[in-house]
Amino acid sequence: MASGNFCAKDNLNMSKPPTRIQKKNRSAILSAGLDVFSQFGFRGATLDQIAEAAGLSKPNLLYYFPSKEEIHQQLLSGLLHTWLDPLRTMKADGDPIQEILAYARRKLDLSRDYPRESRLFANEVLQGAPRLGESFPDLKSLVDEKAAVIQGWAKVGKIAEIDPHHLIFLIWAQTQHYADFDVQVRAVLECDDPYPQAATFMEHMLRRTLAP
Amino acid sequence: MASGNFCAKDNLNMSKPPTRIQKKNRSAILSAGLDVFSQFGFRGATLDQIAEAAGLSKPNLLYYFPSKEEIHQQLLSGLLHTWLDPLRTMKADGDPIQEILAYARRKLDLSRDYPRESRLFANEVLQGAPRLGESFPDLKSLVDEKAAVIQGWAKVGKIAEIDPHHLIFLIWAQTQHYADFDVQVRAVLECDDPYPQAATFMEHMLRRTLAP
DNA sequence: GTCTATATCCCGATAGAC
DNA sequence: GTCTATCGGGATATAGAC
Repeated sequence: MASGNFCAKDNLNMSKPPTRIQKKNRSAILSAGLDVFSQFGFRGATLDQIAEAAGLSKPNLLYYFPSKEEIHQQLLSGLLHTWLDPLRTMKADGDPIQEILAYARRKLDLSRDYPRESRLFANEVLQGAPRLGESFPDLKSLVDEKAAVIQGWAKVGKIAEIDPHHLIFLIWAQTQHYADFDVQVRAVLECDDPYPQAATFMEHMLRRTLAP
Repeated sequence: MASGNFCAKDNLNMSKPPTRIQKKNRSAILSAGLDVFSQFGFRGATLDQIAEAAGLSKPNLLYYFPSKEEIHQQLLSGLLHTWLDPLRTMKADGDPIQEILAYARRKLDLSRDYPRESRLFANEVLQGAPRLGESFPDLKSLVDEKAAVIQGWAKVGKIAEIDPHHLIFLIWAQTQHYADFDVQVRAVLECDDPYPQAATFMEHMLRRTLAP
């Protein structure tokens, strides 16, 4: 995650592959950008912050990426795909309850393991998704497809008759909450790792909600 | 909501009450600030945007508020209190399921009626709550108090034995999702008003989750 | 590849006329 | 109370030495 394709301006002619140091610096910049963009949003982030977090000077940073916009775009581009992967993995021919539980569990693991990515996404959507809006049709078609699968399970009595879209929203909301509102969760719980309890609670909630 | 106390610099001597035009301009600024801060976060917002949205010149805006920080602080100050009001209203001596359902319903109404406030809060927490962190102890004590009430209901078998803190997080996450991720919800549903369906779904989910 | 220096623009805030 | 004009600082990005 967060390691996009190499396409720096000095390499437009595609003459050379990236060296080890180039790879290292580019990934350091992307990681630093993820830190800063996910906390402050696009406009609130500054190249000085990103450069300092990456351990580079600002001009040197702009040697690897042509602009602030490009760093942000690079981070976003792979994000939606990764974010939807757990949903894509949900299969119509599995056991319905187990499939949905496994999906929710994968999504919660994503929040635990990639909280910065979750917050980057949250920031983007909060701002009206100006740089992600074009990807929403793809999002909708996948969600509609999986919602149809869930509705099919409901029709044949495998699970309760619930609105599949709002079930998906529920899983998104609950799992992402632990990454996006991390400071609030920790302030309330005074707990190092809320995820084990969160997983147990979510499983209870989903089993009850889905039972035929 | 969003109408704080009058305290402009020209009135430090407390000699005069605010005139009608002062009230009108101050509330226009706060509303415009809510629009802009909730979308871009503190650092991403600019006074030019706020001034234009309020229909004032920038110096004129700064006649009413001494600084950008002050506008933001004014907006935040009343927010946490309002945001926790639905939880505060939950009473230990009511019917447990009805009390929790009513709480969740009030919280969902808040998302529907005050989406900008929800996004302002989300932005603040996403950024690590730098201007709200001092209020977190109050938040924790209220949540702990109500969590104890819920746990009491569970102990005597009125509701299922669930983790009360994570139940509260679930209600926060699900209700706020519809305000904070509004553009995504609308992109997926292609629907003018998702709230009626959301309320129905949430009631189903909570009744199932809470049933003893 | 990396640096110093700088161009250019925008932001928050102020001065002062009216 | 509201405006035009502007200051000082900080932002993105570039130039050019090494």
